[in-house]
Amino acid sequence: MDHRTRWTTEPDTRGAAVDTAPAPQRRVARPRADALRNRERIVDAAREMFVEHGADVPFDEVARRAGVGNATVYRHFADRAELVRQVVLTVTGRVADLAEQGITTADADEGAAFGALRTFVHAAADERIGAMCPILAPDFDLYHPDLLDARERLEQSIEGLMERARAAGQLRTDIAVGDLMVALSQLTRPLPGTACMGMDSFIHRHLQLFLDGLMTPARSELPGAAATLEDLRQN
Amino acid sequence: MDHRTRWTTEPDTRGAAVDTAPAPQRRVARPRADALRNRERIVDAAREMFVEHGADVPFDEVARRAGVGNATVYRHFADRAELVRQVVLTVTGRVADLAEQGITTADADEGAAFGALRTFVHAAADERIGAMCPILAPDFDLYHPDLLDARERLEQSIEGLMERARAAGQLRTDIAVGDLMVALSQLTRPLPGTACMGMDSFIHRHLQLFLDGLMTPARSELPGAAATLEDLRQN
Amino acid sequence: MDHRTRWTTEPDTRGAAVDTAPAPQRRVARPRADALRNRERIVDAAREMFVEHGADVPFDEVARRAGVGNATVYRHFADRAELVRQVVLTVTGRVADLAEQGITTADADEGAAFGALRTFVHAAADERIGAMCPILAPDFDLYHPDLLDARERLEQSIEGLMERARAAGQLRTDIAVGDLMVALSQLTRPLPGTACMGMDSFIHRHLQLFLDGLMTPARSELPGAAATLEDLRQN
Amino acid sequence: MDHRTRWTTEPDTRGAAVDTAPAPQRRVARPRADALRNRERIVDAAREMFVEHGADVPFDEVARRAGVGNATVYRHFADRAELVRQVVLTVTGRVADLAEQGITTADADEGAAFGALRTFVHAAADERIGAMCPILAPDFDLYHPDLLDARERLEQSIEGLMERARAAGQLRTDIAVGDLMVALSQLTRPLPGTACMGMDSFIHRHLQLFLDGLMTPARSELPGAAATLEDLRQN
DNA sequence: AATGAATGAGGGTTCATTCAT
DNA sequence: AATGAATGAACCCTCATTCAT
Repeated sequence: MDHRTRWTTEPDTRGAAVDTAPAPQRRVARPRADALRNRERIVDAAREMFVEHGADVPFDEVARRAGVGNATVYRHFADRAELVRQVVLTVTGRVADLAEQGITTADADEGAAFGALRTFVHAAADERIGAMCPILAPDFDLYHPDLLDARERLEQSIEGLMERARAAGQLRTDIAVGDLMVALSQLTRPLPGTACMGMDSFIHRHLQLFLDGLMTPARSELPGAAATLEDLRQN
Repeated sequence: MDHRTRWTTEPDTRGAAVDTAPAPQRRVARPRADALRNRERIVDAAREMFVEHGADVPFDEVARRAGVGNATVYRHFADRAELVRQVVLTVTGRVADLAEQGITTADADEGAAFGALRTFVHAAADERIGAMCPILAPDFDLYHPDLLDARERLEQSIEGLMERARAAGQLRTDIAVGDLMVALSQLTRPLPGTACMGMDSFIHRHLQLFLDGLMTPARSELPGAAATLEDLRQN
Repeated sequence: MDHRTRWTTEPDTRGAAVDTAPAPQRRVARPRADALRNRERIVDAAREMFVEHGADVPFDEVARRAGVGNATVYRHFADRAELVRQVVLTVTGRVADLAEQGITTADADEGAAFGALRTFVHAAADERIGAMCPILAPDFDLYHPDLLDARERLEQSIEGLMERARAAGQLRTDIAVGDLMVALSQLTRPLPGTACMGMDSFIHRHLQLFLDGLMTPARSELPGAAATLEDLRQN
Repeated sequence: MDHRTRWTTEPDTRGAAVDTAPAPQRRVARPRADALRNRERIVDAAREMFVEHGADVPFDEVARRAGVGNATVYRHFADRAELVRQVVLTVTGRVADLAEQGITTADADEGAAFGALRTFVHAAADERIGAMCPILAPDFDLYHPDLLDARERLEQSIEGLMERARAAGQLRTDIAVGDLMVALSQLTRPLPGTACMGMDSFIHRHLQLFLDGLMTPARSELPGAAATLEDLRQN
């Protein structure tokens, strides 16, 4: 007995037949402009707050920050999981964009492959990749349909970027995309208090050090095995 | 990875060895043996739970795990801050022990200095250094009197260990003790869900990579400036 | 058991048959055809849902079932009370129709008087008399002007039907119309969960037993006093 | 990660070993007197309110009426289902007592069998059998272990009582225990508003009429089939 | 000293109602 | 006239903290 209407999941096309606009090719009901704006503001607010306070910020706070009532958040996102998913989706897309740009750079100049990887990592940190931290939580549905494509694209692009660097002989061969993503997530994870955002510069220092450790020649033997993101969730 | 072994070295229990016979010459009230035992069990339980679930676990849960009533926790620790402080104090002492052991090793063989640093980092991770994560929170009183000595000792010992490696020409010179501690905290921080504790092996992979990045020769230039722990809190 | 058959007898739709051509001679604003249709659909939906889920179904749910937006419900009915009143009005009319049919039958054959009462009771149950349950709530305005006529007619007709049976010596004389209506309401009241609608057959069993108890000769002495519907509300 | 301790479901026997009382035969921790008192007050309050307002009264109201804080209700009853179950359990027990008393009466004098049934029905109504209405809701676990015995006893005793009346030739043979219980529930169901409690006398009138319908000789043929309570839940 | 119980405040979620398109 | 969106109040439930035994 779900009585909420969310245009994203089940667009209500009831009134679509009376659409008087001269563009009859559109089938789906067009959401209102202000609703769209609100939706975006909520996701944006949530993303910022995830980075600062982690994924379990009070919903009311997100609403306040987005400048809407609390119930509006629920109109757009059935539950916390859905909001988290949208935030992750957004960030995933942006980061994938960055990785693809890196691939372009690497393809243009093989010698720049590892440099492109570096650039990507730092840019991803700036792009709030830390807001993706909920994907590590055990109750996050990593295989949700809405996420599959974006995640696939992200993994492909990062893998591609790493492959370029590996092919150029610049990236050690005993690490996989999962290693990079987890370490990146961990090192950029939101700190408990907003006051510490001054750590941004720290984060980049440590990312830089970690990247140095990824270069060839490998300076140590790694324990465990290289892994993809899925491996993490096999429990 | 047994963390219950060095119970007796805790500062709180100093003097506990005295028997229970009436000793009227001492002024301070002698705590009952079972009270002391309870106190230890509470700190122990809290430390484990901080690692697994973060610092905001329900107090009742800590009490249950410690096998005491909830009110007993409040009898021993006025508030959450005090319990957190005690946990941090305990872990700080243990990790400082590890660092001092490393110094001994390094002093015995200069060529082993960086190796001693490696050993220390991995051992600290096993020693639940992740339970120290609350020190990153803005409402944690880093300068509390009870903590000063232990923190001083920890910083001194890590600094000493790094200095040995630096002197041996094995550790890059553009990083300071704060860098190591923050990155170590971040990379070993508790994951939101206990289910993911299978990541332990991952953690060691990434620590290893990070350590590789610390070696000489430096493979990149670091942004920002080397910093101590205090720097983090200057906001 | 089709309850959509007698739509056209509803008071609200009187005059709806007039065409849509401009008819300036009438003073009252002529409601648009689609508005009327919506109004009917809302009342219809609400009636069904009252029977299934009780009178406190979410308004949005009623709107959805009626195929209109939620605000449209408020356009037609200022508040929940008004919607409830319309539903009761509708059902009252239908049940009164049934009672009058019963009177006709009874008048044709005195011996069939009690049988006509039986038929009426079962038909009323099928006619969703359960949707009238809100009249038992203390905040229902039993004396609302819109309701007076219909209620009068209903009471008159049931009273008439009972009088026939009483005159035929088939109905015990110590019960009044209020007894019948309340027991009928109670025995057919909606069950908390829609899943139990399979009880329909049960309802008829129990109505039948109750009717048996109404026959002469009376098999017991009744406590309290025979009462009309108003008596119930005297508190 | 259930962190509540409820003595009913999992009595905490942790401290039982230090029981210094001279009655070592008790194993389970004895609940505090005031806690027991509160528990009873909550159940009592809930029972009254179920009768008056149905099973979905605000928990805070129940707490207020019981004179305790809202969280205390949750300490004693994990969720609403558990509170409802306890209320049902209590009422079931009382009503079963009544039925067994009726059996005794009937056994003493066969001619009094139906009279005993009458007495039982009216007494059950006074005993707030209406508070059992939640058992009709589809989300009520009719087969919960805590309930099985009581329900068995109730059904057995009512069946026994009916059997006596049937054997005495006073009760029609085409009805079963389910018929009686459902009709009894329906006719005594809580009315939406407390104001209507003046209906008590009405309820007894209608029960009386219904009972009259149960007597031999049967005055009509019943539709459907006699059924037990379980039949209702087969959907 | 230790405990179980009680409490009130706060976050999550739903829903009747109002607003803007 | 009709609609989708927004809102705040109410309820549910949890948990840090205090109280009584």
